Amino acid sequence: MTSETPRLRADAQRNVEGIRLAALDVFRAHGLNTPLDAVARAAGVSKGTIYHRFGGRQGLIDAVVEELVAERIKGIITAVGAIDDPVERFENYLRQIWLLQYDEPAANDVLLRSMPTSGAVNALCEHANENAGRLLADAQATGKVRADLTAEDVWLLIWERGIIARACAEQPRDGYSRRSEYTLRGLRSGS
Amino acid sequence: MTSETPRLRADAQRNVEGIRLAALDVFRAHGLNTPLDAVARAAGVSKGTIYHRFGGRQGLIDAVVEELVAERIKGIITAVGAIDDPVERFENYLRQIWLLQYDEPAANDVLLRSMPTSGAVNALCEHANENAGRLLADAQATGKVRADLTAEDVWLLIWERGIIARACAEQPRDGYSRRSEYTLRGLRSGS
DNA sequence: AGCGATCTTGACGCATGGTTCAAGTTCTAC
DNA sequence: GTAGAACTTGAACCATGCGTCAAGATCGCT
Repeated sequence: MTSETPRLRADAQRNVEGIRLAALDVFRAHGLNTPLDAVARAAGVSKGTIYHRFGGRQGLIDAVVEELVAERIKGIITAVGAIDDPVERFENYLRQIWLLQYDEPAANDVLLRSMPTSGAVNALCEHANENAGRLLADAQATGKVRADLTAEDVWLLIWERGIIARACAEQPRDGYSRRSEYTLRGLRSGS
Repeated sequence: MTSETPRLRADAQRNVEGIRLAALDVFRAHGLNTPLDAVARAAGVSKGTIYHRFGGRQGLIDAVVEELVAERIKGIITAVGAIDDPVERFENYLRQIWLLQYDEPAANDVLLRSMPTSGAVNALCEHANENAGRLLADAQATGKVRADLTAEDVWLLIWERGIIARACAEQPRDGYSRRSEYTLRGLRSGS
């Protein structure tokens, strides 16, 4: 029960942990596509070790993505869930997700499905999308949000903002979010 | 007066023309960052010849960009200039530019200033921006377009759509333009 | 026709980054 | 203490694409 696999040697175990920590740092700062060399260097091991222990980028991501972004996304879902007004709730959800995409390249990569073959990443992304779908329906029920908006539209709006956030690089955060706001206004009903 | 430089040999002249034509085709289809190998292959010459005749990507672009996109941009400016209502004029300008960005990767590259060191590209981009500034001012004078919108905002909105268009790849055109419309609505005054 | 100037070629070196694996190192059970 | 399994390394391979240049091909003038 304690450990199914034959147990790692002490040095290997140390390395696995070191690599995980390094990956958390490096991915957090530069996204899930950072060269594995960078992770290896940060962990003080060689590239080969990462391939050995995690099987490649995908495995490494699977091993850290939960700790890397799940908290953030769930935090937003929870925080926004406390808002009473459905329109406010929906709009704030988008605002926060969009800012998260700007602030955290790794979270952005998850929401953009950069690693479409990773189960862990997809699960997180699905989770976010389901929530968005619910919030959208509630908001539309008030009549204050355009009725022709679909759940897929919302996902694509998040995708679009993510693509922009990724390209933003050195552009100011408030400009980014001001322009996000224009899109948000366009989602409301009327004229 | 007929020709300052010592005149090219006939075969060289043929190649210059062939390369220009090939570049028009290839750039039109895949944007200004297409590997020069592709242009060379399309022209039936080798990479080296392009470097020889045009000095590299930049020179080649300078030699074709005018023919490649000036027409399109000027066409939009003219067409839109015929609209009476300033708001309509402004909004249609954005609509058309945004579609151009989706339809023509090369025009998109110009508007995104992909080649910041190319005078020819910059001139075209400037020209478009000046026009947008004028249209914005007129539209704002009616009070129907948000007063806090600046010319730089408009440029950045074009930049954002361009980044998205570039990433769109296999996404449907009408989804892209529907979402553009949301942003457009958000630019109007009110609420 | 032949010579020299002009022109083209394609293989080379550069850099990035993923992925593999033979060889060498370190651990640990005995 | 040591044998041998477990582990790590780093250089080698791949692929992409830019930019260069010595060698060879072609043109066109005489």
